[in-house]
Amino acid sequence: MGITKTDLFTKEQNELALIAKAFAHPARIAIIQHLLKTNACINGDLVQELGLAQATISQHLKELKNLNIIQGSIEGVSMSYCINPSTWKKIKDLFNGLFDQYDLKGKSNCC
Amino acid sequence: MGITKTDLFTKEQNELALIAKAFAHPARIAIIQHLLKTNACINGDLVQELGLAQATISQHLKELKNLNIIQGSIEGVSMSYCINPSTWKKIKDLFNGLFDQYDLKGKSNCC
DNA sequence: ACCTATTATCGTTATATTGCGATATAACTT
DNA sequence: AAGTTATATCGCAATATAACGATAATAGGT
Repeated sequence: MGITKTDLFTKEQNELALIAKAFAHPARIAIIQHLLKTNACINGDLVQELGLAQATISQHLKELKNLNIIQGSIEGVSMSYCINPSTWKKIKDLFNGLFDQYDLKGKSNCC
Repeated sequence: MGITKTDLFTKEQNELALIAKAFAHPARIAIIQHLLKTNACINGDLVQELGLAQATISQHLKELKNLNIIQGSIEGVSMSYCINPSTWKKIKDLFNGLFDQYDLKGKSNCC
C-alpha cells in the first residue's frame, strides 16, 4: 500500500513528520547548512558545492520551499534562497518540544 | 535512480538525515511520544493506541531499534520498549547544533 | 506436551522518493 | 531579436517505504 495513514495521527504528529521528512536527505541538510552559513545563496553555487545535477538540486529546493523552510527571490538572472526565519523558529520549537519531554523524567527507570 | 548519493556528503549530514528519516513518519513520532510519556511501553499497547496492524507497528519499532533510538527488553510474554537515553541526548545535540547555527546571525539581512 | 498470547519475519502490493537528461521558461546582454 | 545564462519542469528508470495478511518463533499457563 505504501500510503501513510495520516488520519490516525494528531496534527502535531503529522506536522513533525513532514518537517522531519524535509530533513531526511543529506542534500537538503547540506543546502540548509549552506544557507545558514552564507545567509543567502543561489542555486548555481549549490550545483558547484554539492555534486548533484542542476535538476536534482532544483527539486530539493522546491521541496524545502513548499514547506516554507526556505524562501527565494529573483536576483537578476539567478535565484537567491534563504532560510525563512519564522518557519525556522517554529521548527526549532516543535523539535525542542519533543526533546524536552524527556529531560523532565528520571532517566534511569528504563528497560 | 532512487538511491541517495551518501558519498557526496559529510558524515554529520548523513547522520542527521538518517535520524530525521526515523522521525519522518507520524506513527514513529507517536510511538516515541508514547514512550516519552510512559517511559516504557509494550508493543501490544501500541497496537491498541495507534490504529495500525501489529505487523506494521513491529516494523516501525524495528526501524527505531536499528537506529538505537529505542531499546527493548523481554517482559514475560511481551516486549517492553523505551527510549535509549544516550542516543536521545545525541539526537538532541545534533539537531540543536543545526538550529543554533541560525540564532548567531542577524535575522534580517534576508531575501 | 498442548494451548494461548505476543511479537517477529516473510512476501506482496501500492505508493513515494531520488536522480537526471531533455526541454521549457525567464531575464539579462549586445 | 538573437544569443547567453540560470533556474524550473517533465518524464522516466531505479530504488525505497508503508501497510498488512500469513506464518513462524517464543514464552507462559494448564
